[in-house]
Formats: sequence, structure tokens, C-alpha cells
Amino acid sequence: MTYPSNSGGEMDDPVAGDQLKSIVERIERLEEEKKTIADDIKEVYAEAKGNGYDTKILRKVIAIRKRDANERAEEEAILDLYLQAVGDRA
Amino acid sequence: MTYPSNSGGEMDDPVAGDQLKSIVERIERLEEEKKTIADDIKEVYAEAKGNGYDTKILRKVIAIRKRDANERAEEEAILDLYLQAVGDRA
Amino acid sequence: MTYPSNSGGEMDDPVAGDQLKSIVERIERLEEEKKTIADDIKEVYAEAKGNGYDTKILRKVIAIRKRDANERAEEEAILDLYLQAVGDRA
Amino acid sequence: MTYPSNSGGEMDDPVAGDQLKSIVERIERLEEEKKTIADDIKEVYAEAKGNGYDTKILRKVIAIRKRDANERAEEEAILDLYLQAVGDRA
DNA sequence: GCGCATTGATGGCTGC
DNA sequence: GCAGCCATCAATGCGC
Repeated sequence: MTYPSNSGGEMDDPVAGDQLKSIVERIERLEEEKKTIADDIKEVYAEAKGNGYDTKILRKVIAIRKRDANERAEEEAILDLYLQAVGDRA
Repeated sequence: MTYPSNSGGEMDDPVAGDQLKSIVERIERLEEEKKTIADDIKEVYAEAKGNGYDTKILRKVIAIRKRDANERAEEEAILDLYLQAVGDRA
Repeated sequence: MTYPSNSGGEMDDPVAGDQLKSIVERIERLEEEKKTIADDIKEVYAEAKGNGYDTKILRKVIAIRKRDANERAEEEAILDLYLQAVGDRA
Repeated sequence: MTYPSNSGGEMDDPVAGDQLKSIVERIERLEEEKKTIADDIKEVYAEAKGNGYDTKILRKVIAIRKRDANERAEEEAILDLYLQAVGDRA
């Protein structure tokens, strides 16, 4: 269903179309922003490379730190579970 | 080479390390922002779905519009190539 | 699991190993063929270049034509989605 | 330059255009074939997966074998160089 | 040697 | 909840 709640409604109801338009525009706007950030990231890598850093290693570093952060979060989550299990509520 | 221009230099030169640190932090900061935006996009889709829109179609629409934009850019690029090929200078 | 259904089976069952071997060989054969085709394509570009054509533009042309075809397919796909969304059944 | 040797020539010379057309068609034909092969490869992987094989490992196997083959070829090439350097001619 | 284009790998999202 | 699909991202190879 492309736009909803028009079951018994006017086909030319401007609201539904505008709502769809709004949704599309919001998404496209956000994707644009996302791309901007992605480009910024590339720039930083390029700049780093220009300063002699090995971007491949750099990426590894970033990846490892992210992985560590995730694991840390995971452990924290488990810890919370334990705490909840022992006393009640964290 | 992980950090450069320390070939004959002081290992404890704080600058290089700080530079690397700065790079890593900038990247991580940007990736955080990127993730935020990505989450926002998901939210919009979820909200749209909540309003009865078919997200699959919605995504198609977005994809097609993007593709159109890309095609436009591509044609412009090839036009530039032609111009370069024919006349002198771009 | 690298090869299956040997959980309680004979390690020296020739069948599983042969099956794997067959798979690997089929893939490698196909990849060889693929490479041959890729080389043929390169040859055509080289020949075109030898005849004075700008391969960069040539590639653009190919890309645009392919993109057009994709877009056509994409539009057809979304049309199908619409039809499904509106009427019942595709 | 999109098509050559028309500097002082007739714009409507049919030959050049046909040549270009031929080139484009040959490339597109070959790319089609290439895609067919690529799809076949995917099929094999899918089938293997259906038989319980881990495609990720499978891909590694293929990659390693390819790498080995390349290294083997490389070593052979070097060996040839040595042989040429010592006695003359391989 | 650099940049680009293609290809392969990984992770996330959707639908069952 | 998992499997399949898709989009993104890294890596390799090619051409200039």
C-alpha cells in the first residue's frame, strides 16, 4: 500500500501525498548528510595518507577499537544482567 | 609505516603520536555522526511503516530517484569528456 | 563445517571429498572462463584505442548504456510492486 | 577523440560510426557472457551451500589456491630469469 | 606510482 | 529467530 487511510477517502486528498513527499524528502536529506560525513571520513584518511600514515593499518586500528568498544558494551550488558539477577534491578 | 618522519627522530616526540591520536579521534567522531544519521533514517522508515507505507516500495522510490540523479551526473561527466575531446580545455 | 554429513561417518568416505573437489574444480573452471572473457574485453578496448578511440569515453558510453538498462529494469520492478500493492496478486 | 581520422573527412562517413557501433556491441556481448559465467559461479556456491558447505571457507580455499598458483608462476618466472642469466637462453 | 574501476567480503535489514 | 537479500566497505588489479 503506497499511501494509507484513503480507503473511503478522496483520491486527491493533498495530505497523504504531502506526507509521502515529506517522508521522501526527509530520507533524501538525511542520506545527503550521511554522504557528506562519509566524504569527510575519506578526506581524513587521504590527509593521513598525505602525512605518511598507512591507511590500511589505520583502518585496522579503527576497526579494532570499535570491536573493543562493542565487546566492552557487551560485557557491561552481561554484567547488568548479572546484577539484575542477583539483587533486583540495576 | 604507522607514523612517519621519525626515522632518525625522537621516539618520544609527542607531536607524531598526538597527530595520530587526532586522526583516529576525528574518524571515530565522524563515524559516530554517520551512525546517528543512519539511525535517523531507520526511524523515518519505521515511522512511515507505522503510517501504513510500504517500506519496500519506499526504498525503491528512493533508489530510483538517486539513480536518476546519478545518471544525470554521469551524462554531465561524459559531456565534459566530449567537450575536452573536441575543443581544447574543459 | 567444511564438508558435511560426516558427523558419525567414515573419514575416508571418498564421496564427500570428491564432491568438494568437484565443486572447487567447477568454480575454478568457471573463473578461468571468466578471466578469458575479461581479457577479451581488454583486447577490444586496446584495439579500439589503437584505432584512435578514447577508451575513457568508450567506457563511459558502455556504463551509461548499462545504467539505462538497469534503470529500465528497476522501473519495471517498481511498477510490479505498485501493481501488487494496488490490486491483489501480481 | 571519439572517432578518429575524420579530421578532414566527411562527418557522415558511415564506416567510423559502424566501427564504433561494432566495438560497443562486441564489448556488451562479452560483458553479457561474463555476467553469465559470474552467475554460474554464484549458482555453484549456492548449490554447495545447499549441500552444507560453508561458502566463506570455500571462497578462502579458492583464493588460496589461486594465490598459490600465482606464486608458483612467479617463482617459475624468476627461475627462468636465473637460467637465462647463467647459461644463455632458457 | 597514483587513482580509478571492478570485484569480493562483511554486516545490517527485511521477511518468513 | 534465522535465512536471504541488499547496501556498504575494503582490497585487488588495470590503466594512465
